[in-house]
Parts: sequence; C-alpha cells; structure tokens
Amino acid sequence: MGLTRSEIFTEEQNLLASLLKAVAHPARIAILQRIILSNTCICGDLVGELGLAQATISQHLKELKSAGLIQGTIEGVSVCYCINPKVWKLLENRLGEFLGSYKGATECC
Amino acid sequence: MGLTRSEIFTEEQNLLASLLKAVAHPARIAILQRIILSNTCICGDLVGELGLAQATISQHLKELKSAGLIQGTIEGVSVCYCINPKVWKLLENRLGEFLGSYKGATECC
DNA sequence: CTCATTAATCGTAAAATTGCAATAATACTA
DNA sequence: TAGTATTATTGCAATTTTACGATTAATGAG
Repeated sequence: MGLTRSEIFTEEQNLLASLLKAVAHPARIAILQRIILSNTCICGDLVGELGLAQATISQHLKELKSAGLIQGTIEGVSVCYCINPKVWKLLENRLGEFLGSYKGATECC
Repeated sequence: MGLTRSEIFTEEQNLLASLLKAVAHPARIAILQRIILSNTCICGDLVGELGLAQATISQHLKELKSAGLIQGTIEGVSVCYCINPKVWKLLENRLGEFLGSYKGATECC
C-alpha cells in the first residue's frame, strides 16, 4: 500500500536504510561534497552553485539535517551547515560492516 | 515536478546516488544480508523468511538486479541470486572515497 | 522603524516507490 | 501431455519524493 513495513525489519536494517536514503540523491551528495570541501560551512552559496531553486535546496538540507547527517547554526543573517561527525562516523561504521561482510571469495552463480 | 534533475549533476554523483538508492531499503538490505550469509545462493527462501509477499520480494530482487548489485541464474525450477562482485566493489570504493573525504578535523558550527 | 537579504515553510503538481492479489510464464515430473 | 512448483509480470491503490513559486519569518543595515 505504498508505505515501507519497517516493523518486520531489525533496528539495524531500518537505521542503515534511513541513513542511506538520506544520502541517495545526487543533489544531497553534491551538497555534502560541497560542505566537506569548504570545511568552513556555507549555506545559500549552494543555491547559486547547484542549479536548483532555493526552496528545493532548503528541503534537501532539511532532510539531511533530520537524518542527522548535518547540523546548522544561525550565523548572523545566514545559516551555517556542517557535517555531524558522530552520525557520519556511525554511517561509515555500519556501512563498512555491511559492505565488508561480503568476501568475494566463493564463486556461486 | 517530481523527477530528479540528473542532468545538472556529475556522472559520479548520479552513479553513487543510484547505487545507494538501490540499497536504501530495509527489505533490500535484508535480502543482501541473506544472500551474503548463505554464500550458496537462495531464491524463494526469502519469501518465507522476510514477511513480504512473493510479488514484493521479486520486485526488490529486480531492483537490485537492475542496479547491478546482484545477478541471477536459472537453477532448475528456481533462480539463484548472488552478489555481483564488480559492482559491489565499485560501490565500496566510491562510497569509501566519498565518506572518507570528510576528516572530522576542523570544528566548524 | 523600514528595507533588504537570507532561509524556512506552505501549497501544489508530477512522478516514483511500496506493497499486494491475480495472473502469466517457465521448467521439472510423472 | 497434464500437473506442479517457482518466479516474473501486470494492474492497482496508497504513500512518498522531487521540485518550484509564493509567502512567511528572522536578522542586520541604514
């Protein structure tokens, strides 16, 4: 019926899926790359650099923030975003565990 | 208007996003974990183990396959799925590069 | 206080996703 | 060939996602 049946999966699976979903969009990847690049945080610069409307960027930022991947603080008239190290590391660890659990050793199909 | 504007992003960003999107669902994570666990491939076992209908599982498998993450070969009456090592490694590399590009060094916000 | 700048929110439209029942296709078995 | 088991496909409904214009805060400048 169009909604994910989270209740039948483990906490682990749901957490990883929700973090990945937040990253799984080219615009949000671009935003994250941009934030990482200039580790002095930016904000509305994104609107000029990506080719998306201000409302759209703001929405993507909101999604990244609600996933916990970034955090924003008000900096005078503009807002300063940066990576949330804790959640970033969490994603790195969980994902590394998951991806690393496959050892391409035994051929199968 | 409801569709991602892929043309304004780099090939890199679009590729990573599409691979991540394929993984970013608890059911598909569960399926991948199950395939990895029993490196002898399974197929309809999934329907019994996850609590989802056969049609739904088949659709998730199709998505994973079209993303290139798994491959399936016909094994008698059933179908044998397993990880596609090349694409798996590709995801591991690109993602490692991306996630690793953030060094949590300089405090910001 | 008024104005300009910046960001968030609201409302809307188009499209994609999720899930399932029903049906079709495929291949083995007797 | 008829029957059975397994998987894929189709069609549908509910929900979510993506994107944007318009509007609404919020803050600093004059």
